[in-house]
Amino acid sequence: MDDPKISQSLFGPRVRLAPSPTGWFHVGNARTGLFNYLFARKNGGKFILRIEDTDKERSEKKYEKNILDGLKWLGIEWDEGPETQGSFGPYHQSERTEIYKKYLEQLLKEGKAYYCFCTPEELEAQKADMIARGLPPKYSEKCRDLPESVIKKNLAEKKPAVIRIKMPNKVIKFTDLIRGEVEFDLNLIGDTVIAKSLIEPLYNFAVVIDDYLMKITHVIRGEDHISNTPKQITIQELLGLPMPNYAHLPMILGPDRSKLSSRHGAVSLIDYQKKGYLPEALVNFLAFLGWHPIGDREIYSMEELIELFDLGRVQKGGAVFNIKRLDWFNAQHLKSLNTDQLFDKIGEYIKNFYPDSKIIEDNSPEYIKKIIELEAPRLTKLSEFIDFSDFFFKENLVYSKELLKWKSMADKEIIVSLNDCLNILKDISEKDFNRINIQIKFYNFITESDNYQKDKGKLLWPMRVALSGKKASPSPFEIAEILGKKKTILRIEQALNQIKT
RNA sequence: GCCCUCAUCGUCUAGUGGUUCAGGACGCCAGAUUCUCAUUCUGGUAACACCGGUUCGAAUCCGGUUGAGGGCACCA
Repeated sequence: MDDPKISQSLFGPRVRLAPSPTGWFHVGNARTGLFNYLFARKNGGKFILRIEDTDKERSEKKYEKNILDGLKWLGIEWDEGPETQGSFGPYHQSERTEIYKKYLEQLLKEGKAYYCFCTPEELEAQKADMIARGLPPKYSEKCRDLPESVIKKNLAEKKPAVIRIKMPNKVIKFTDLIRGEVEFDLNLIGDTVIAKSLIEPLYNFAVVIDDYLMKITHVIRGEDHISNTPKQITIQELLGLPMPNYAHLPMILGPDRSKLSSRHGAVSLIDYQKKGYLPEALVNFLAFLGWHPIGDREIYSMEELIELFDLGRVQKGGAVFNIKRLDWFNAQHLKSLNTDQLFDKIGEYIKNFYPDSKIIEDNSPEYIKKIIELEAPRLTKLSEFIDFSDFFFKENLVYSKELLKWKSMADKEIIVSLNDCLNILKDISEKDFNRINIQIKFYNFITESDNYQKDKGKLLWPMRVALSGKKASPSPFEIAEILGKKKTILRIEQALNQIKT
């Protein structure tokens, strides 16, 4: 058995993320993973990814892939785990049953654990009774001291059995790196089931063995695990294993302040990718959910977060997941991208989620980049690019003619206005057809007209709608430049036709 | 019911006994720029759950109350 102090100096802190593939990898797990990762990187340690799939019924491969994909997408890399080489594998608990079996047998042999033959119905009735009497629900310890002969006989008869540990009567104390001293009275817990059989260990048992064998020094997990900690410490004590450091992160809550779950809407990380969020924005946002560095700055890259991360500054109370704030983080990270970077991101996004779209194939990169440049300040999510800029890629726009009307303009006025636009535009040469020139020509025209001078909207609104088909868009001059003279004129003529019919 | 944990603006948070009638950010509202939307800029809104105690002095320390969350599996 290695001295834990030696292993620590050899490896630095070793943290582990131990998700179970029983559901989609959601933001709560992602944040736990992120904090583990930040802590390990900050302190020069190792980050181990272990798949907790002791429950064969509920664990599925597709969920496991979802976990791996989500982590990769966020840029969280594990030093050891699935898909990597390492000396502490296998990294699936389902492949470690032989290892657990050894420890289970040891506990049984030493009389620290025992077979229990009580039926689930029996247990259920006991529990209900204890709650009714205002007592903490606790196993009766009926099978604790069964004679050897009875155990042998029951086992031989293949009577259903589970393995329980003998919980000592004492108070377990441990120091949580975030919360400080935490105490639990084991009297209230009772003899916990640690395995369904020698080859079917349960979570609380398996993690203890794994944390030990993988030389884990820091266990950073959600607060929902805090009440599992005394059970795990007891198992460590029974086996004579060292205790790692524990840190329990505050919960991520939904708007109703209950634990974030699927009923709060999108929870899978991949859903956020689909919605057009940037991984770096999600990382930034998640890092700030329950943690805050010194100072007022809010936008950070992963590298900077690693540099700044400090478990001591983790919040104790739960944090509500606020999508508006995520949107802001996303917009900020989007703004830090230049046009080429945005072009790549948008291209990739369309390829992934709109495989039928031909926008990228059918247009030159230069054309798309011009549009991106124009729409960039309006973008909160990548997905919005498609909605905002569709009119650049369509031959014919569909909009109601009512939209062409600025305030209370009559149809006649709109026709006059659009014809004025046409005349100005036709006067500009192909070569000079850029936003600056167009704007100068229009503003000159407006200065000469009392009607338009009073309200520029009478001239510019119908034009902009004719070009975009939208009530909200970039300025008509900018659109005109990108569309080019021919298309610009065509669209205004189309608007005229529409209003006349 | 029992156990554990937590408690500053609507939300994320700064604050570890005095320089804070509490700072930043999101949101919201108003204004400037503007044909629209967005960006940008300026301003505003809004909090120490409550009650006691310790102290010259408390958001900060202690006790209680209340509230919230989590756990109480042959799930993880």
